[in-house]
Amino acid sequence: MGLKVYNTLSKHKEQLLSKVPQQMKIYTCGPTTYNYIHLGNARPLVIFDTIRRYLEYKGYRVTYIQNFTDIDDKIINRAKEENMDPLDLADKYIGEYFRDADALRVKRADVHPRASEHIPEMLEMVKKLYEKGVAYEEGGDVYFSVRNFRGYGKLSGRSLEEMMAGARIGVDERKRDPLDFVLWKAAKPGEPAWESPWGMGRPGWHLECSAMSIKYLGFSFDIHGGGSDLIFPHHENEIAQAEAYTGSAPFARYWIHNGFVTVDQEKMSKSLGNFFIVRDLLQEWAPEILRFFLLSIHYSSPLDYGPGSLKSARKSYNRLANTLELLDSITDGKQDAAVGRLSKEAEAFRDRIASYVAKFEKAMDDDFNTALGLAALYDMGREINAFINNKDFVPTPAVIHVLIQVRQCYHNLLDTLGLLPGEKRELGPEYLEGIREIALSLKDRGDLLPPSLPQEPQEMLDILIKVRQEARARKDFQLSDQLRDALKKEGVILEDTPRGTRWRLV
RNA sequence: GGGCAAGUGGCGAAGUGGUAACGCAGCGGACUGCAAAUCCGCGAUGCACCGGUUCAAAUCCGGUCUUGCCCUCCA
Repeated sequence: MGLKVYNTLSKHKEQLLSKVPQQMKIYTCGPTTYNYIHLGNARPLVIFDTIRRYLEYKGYRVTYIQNFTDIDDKIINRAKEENMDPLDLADKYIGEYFRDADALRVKRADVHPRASEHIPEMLEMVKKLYEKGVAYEEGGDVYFSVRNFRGYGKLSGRSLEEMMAGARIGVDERKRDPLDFVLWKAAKPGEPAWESPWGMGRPGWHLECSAMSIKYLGFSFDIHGGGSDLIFPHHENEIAQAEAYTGSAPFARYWIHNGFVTVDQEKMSKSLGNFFIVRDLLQEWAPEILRFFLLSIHYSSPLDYGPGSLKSARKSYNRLANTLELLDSITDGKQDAAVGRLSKEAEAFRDRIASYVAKFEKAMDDDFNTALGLAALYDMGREINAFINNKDFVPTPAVIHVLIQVRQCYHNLLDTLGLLPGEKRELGPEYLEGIREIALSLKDRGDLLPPSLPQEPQEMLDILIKVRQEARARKDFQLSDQLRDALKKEGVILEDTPRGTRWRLV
């Protein structure tokens, strides 16, 4: 037993052992905040949030840090277009980021450090690297010299020679080697800038993650995560800076990288224009469904987004949610009194549930295999549905006792994946008119309706459901079917269960 | 050109040596007044292709083809 994880640094699946027992220190690269996030940006958020939740489930005390890049060319350019201060623009989109991330049930990090608030820490690193002779200055810019850092390329699995050979043309002439990267950039007019020994300027992109992760987690923390497009050069450079700075290794002990979201097999990205904004998707799809979709395959595989994928995800997810609803309907308001003996069947049921919990944990222990973990939940759900819907089901106190425990457990596993159903979608005011029309069509059917109709869509619907119940009791199936069909056209689906009629929105 | 992944039923996707999970879609049945939900059953004689190792391979080795990502800002 024990956790295993694929470590990009070693290119192997390894035992995941935290530096300090029962504590896990995690850093992930957060977004550059100049725009709304798209589905591809959302994937690492949800994945690393799930990893964090699972580690907490396993009893780890997790310290989770995720940065915001709020100094960057893209932000500066965008700010110019909108005639805004770059830092204000970044601040605005950090707010928008939280709206989407919160909706997707991504728990807030312990600290969300911003580059702009850690200039002194970064300058401190640049100075030390400069003193050590690993960095050099050229016209106000400071570069990191990759030749002076042994081990450059160890994360991305390339030798310096290979990379030099493949280096693109158009190399900046101020660099001594094409792969050298900027630590500190001389300021251009109108850009945010800070004082430094080399004049006014701003930090290079890679520097912030090294400086901030070390500040909040200490050198040699447990897990560093991000999208696999960050392996080179971003993470490679983070390692180079941090390890040259401290003169020790490793900067981070395990590197975890997620695969991309693709559209028609092509990477979803802003430059290709094939991206879907999370905010837009949330107009049509419940956040749990987006999250479910993102967790439906292993984190390291590419995830293809197509027209049918969220529809299928919704069906699958509803299956899981239905089981929880069923459990709730049986256990809600029931006293948990462990009295009476359990039947053989109920005992066997309880044991099978336990075996599926073990299956879930085994799946998640093995490199956070959420796809396999979900399969365990389906198995568990089928077991629960069958047990409760069985003709011979009798909710004795002893059975209720077991079901309360099972509910707790099932609930807990869904929560570990961040997949608890949200509040039932409300019947918005936009439904009132349609439902009212249906009610009014019954005017000539005698005393089916109360004298005055309510103005609340929910109350309106309740009346129709009651009318239909009465019709069914009289075996007036023509009317009851007519009502159900009419409501379906308005987007309200009715389902008759042994415990009454329930409704849901399409 | 170099580096890294991947190719499994109609679709999505697990499975890294012992004979193909799971979900969606489909079909048959049970339940239901009918639906829905739910349950049961059916579906790859085969895991890109060729060759090899082995008592045994989707799983290991070699080769071929195809696809994606990285080598430039990018989750």
